[in-house]
Amino acid sequence: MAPVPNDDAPDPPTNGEVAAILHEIGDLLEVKGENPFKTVAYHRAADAVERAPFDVAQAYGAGDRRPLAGVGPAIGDKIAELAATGRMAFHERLRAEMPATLVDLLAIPGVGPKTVATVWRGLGVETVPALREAAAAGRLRTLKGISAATERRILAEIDALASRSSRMHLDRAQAVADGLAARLADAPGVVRVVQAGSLRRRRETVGDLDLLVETADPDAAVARLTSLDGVERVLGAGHAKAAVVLRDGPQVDLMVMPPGAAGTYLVHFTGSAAHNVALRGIARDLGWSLSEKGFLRLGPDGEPLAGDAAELRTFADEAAVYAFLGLAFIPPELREGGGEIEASREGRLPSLITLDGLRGDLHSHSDWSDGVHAIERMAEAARRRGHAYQVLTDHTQGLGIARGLDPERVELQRSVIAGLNAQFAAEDAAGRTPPGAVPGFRLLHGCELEIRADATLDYGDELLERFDLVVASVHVARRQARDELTRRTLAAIRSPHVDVIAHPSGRMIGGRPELDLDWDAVFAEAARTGTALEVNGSPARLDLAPERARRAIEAGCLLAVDSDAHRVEELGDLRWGVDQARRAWAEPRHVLNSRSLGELLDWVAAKPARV
DNA sequence: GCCGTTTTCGGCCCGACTGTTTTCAGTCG
Repeated sequence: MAPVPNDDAPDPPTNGEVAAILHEIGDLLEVKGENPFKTVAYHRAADAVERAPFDVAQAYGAGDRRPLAGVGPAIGDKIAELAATGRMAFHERLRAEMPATLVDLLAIPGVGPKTVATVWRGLGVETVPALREAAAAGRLRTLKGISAATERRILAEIDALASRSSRMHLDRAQAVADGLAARLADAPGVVRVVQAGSLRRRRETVGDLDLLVETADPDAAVARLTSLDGVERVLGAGHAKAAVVLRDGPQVDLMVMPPGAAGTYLVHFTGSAAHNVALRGIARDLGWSLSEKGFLRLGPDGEPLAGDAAELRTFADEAAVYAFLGLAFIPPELREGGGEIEASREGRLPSLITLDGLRGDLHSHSDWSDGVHAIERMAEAARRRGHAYQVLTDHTQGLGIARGLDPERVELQRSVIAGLNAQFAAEDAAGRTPPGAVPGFRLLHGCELEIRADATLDYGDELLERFDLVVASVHVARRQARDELTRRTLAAIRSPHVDVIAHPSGRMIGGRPELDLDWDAVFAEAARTGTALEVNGSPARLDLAPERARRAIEAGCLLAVDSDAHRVEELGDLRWGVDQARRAWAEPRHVLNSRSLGELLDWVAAKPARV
């Protein structure tokens, strides 16, 4: 998986690798019974590193201690040590004290650090298979605090773990949640069903689904969920919440909200944890304890007032909750503990891009290359979505596997597009603009230009110049060293005819890793030349990732939010791209295709002068 | 171990559910 080092210096660990080590330290400290706040600090630092928009080990190893919330001097030193020596003494010491495989046991639902410590100290169990064996042999029940019933449950959870599906892509999570919400909506007493959790924050992948039901009849809502067809087993069911596991699917958590008091429930169950913790801190400073149920007035002892003196404040909606805390409403996509609370307090929240704010789509394919549908169908479908323009960007000749177009077919395609645009104009003039479409729709002629392994481009300047818009991307020779990959991407950015870099990192979620690029260099050059960087809306790509896209915006780059549709149905993938752009704090002014057709074409025409 | 619109020291979010229990600990979100 990791690229082969091209000299004797080891590659610095990636953010993912550093995060994995920090998480393991946090887990081991938990099992060890260390101060819980310390263990949380390691997990928080791990999350911060994982989401960092730069390579943390590389920077820290080089003495560049860029601030990262949650990573202080002690953990910062350990990361620098890891980068410099390839080792982290503290980590190795912990691994010497207890087997690292103990952390695997924490993945078993219902098994926490205390249980892990109990089975390890009591039975010498170090691995999941050993735990399974001990449970099957009836040895767990000999331990204090573990009954025969618990032993059976642990055994069942271990067996279920093997078939547990991993995190879902956003589009699948949305489809499953929509289905469940519809089936809960007509349970007796239900006012509304809200999809919360990471799905509402539009995270790129979703593990569990969180459904909030505002209802006067909690038991009916819980009963409806637990009895739904498709529920494999019920993990728990009370009067306020329930949890089930779906067959071939995720865990679903349902929470009940009392009518008229949903505000704090929505905030609490939308998260993230970091966001909620920060809000509770603010509430505490104001003299209130915040939970999903509402705000409880604190007494002089710092505890909520009880009995007759108790005072509970609830709110019908989230905006009122934020206002009570002295904050402007924070869109769910921003609730990640990434500076949104400070921005809200200071009135600096962005006016996020919306799907309606896009005037067109700069990246799509037809059956001329690797798409499924004909140009005519793709164009008509894009037109009926109400777009002002759609750019057809079939692959270029070098990408043989996608049947890339040679120059001759490009000329042919240009005439087909001209014919379609003439037809659209004639329909508009005759007052026969189809439903959903706006008059003046233009199908633009572009290409998805292959950036070759040797950093040359797949078409010459004289051909490139004749396209309305060019998106360029890397598909081949992905495993080159960082210098090579960066040089190729920069070469495309510096071309007078390349307008957008498509899926710049090349990642596939749960599949291919990111290209190893010098992102600071890419962002700087894209900003200088006014070359847009794509947020690709294909649910398996979502590339740039939001953290990188946010960093690109901060570096002065323009984004493009595209569908990369290969069939008419995928034109709607634009929505997932918008979600990620919002998570990147993107406003309309940061997004190229929020511009009108005329503005877009002017911007393209000005590229040669910018390089 | 981190961090500062009371703090560079002393805090660090909160409640539901479950199970093994006679009043609470562990886990989870």
